[in-house]
Amino acid sequence: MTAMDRYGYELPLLLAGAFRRIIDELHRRLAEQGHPDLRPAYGFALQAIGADGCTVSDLGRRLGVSKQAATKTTAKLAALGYVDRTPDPADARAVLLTVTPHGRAALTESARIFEELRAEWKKTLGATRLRALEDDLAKLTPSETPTPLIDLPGWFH
Amino acid sequence: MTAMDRYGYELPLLLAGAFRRIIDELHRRLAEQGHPDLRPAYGFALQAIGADGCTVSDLGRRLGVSKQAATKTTAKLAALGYVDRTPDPADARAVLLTVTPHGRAALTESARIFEELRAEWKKTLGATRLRALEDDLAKLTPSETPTPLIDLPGWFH
DNA sequence: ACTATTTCGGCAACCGGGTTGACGATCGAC
DNA sequence: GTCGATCGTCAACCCGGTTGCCGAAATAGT
Repeated sequence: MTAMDRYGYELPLLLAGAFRRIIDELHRRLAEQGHPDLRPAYGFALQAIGADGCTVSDLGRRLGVSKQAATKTTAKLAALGYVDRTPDPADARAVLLTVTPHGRAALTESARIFEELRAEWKKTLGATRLRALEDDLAKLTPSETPTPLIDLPGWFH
Repeated sequence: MTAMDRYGYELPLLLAGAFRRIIDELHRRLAEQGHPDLRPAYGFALQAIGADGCTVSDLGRRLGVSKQAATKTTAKLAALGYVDRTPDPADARAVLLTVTPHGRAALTESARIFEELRAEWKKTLGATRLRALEDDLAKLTPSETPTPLIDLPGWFH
């Protein structure tokens, strides 16, 4: 019973469309909540720095990018007031990145919006279908990808 | 029964991961089949030009990017031998883009690989689950997005 | 028929997020 | 103490986009 199978090329389109939709919607709502300047890339970085903070090199490793790229991102993050850069007392070479209260606010707001969006999907799809969707996607995205989205922009090698 | 719902932030990660996986795998196999230099962006453009060809401006409109961007892409596509640029006999301003045999080969090969990949997903998920997944994704990506993936790279506004 | 407006394509400059290469400064091991 | 690894940064570049501007050609208006 192969009646009406979709074309293979539709799958990536659907995945990309759904992804874009979530991210766009997230940032639309974040902008409304007082974070209009938090670009997706910054959000990921902020998340990666986390409550405990880390150094620039750490951040680079966590995001799977070079230290140079991490330096650039943190510069912007700092300029926007989302993180503080303080010298590491234990290592004179290192710079400690810590999330500011403003940054923390953005993180909690993000988490809230993500749950909000998932709740909306749940309403449209039903709890069972949504969970099935997540499980199926997980099944097809082996652990292999540590930070699957970070190099999305540059994933055109 | 809300036992063990996933976090809201996992959904976009799963979507992005799955998308990346498909595209990466597509281009890995394309490279094996003699198209190592066909970047994802070029593939989309090639697809957009299509069997009938079009002008540079057309291409820009189809991809949802500026004519300048379309010009740049076609220049690379032409340099790689995937398209021909010929003057339009009916309009001295226009340039006609046509897919070369090499380009046509890449397109058919892409289509084949997409079906191959979908078949693999089908094997892992089962026909029913796969179709459910596609339908659910479609449900959440309203028509609103004409070319959902093209400005993925630049979707950081 | 002759303007006036639109459209076509390309040039130049820039942006955002990446890369590599080189570098001085510091740390840690021996 | 010296030497190799690591820390963060500067500079230059890549890639896919953008806007602004332009001349040349097509089309509309009268």
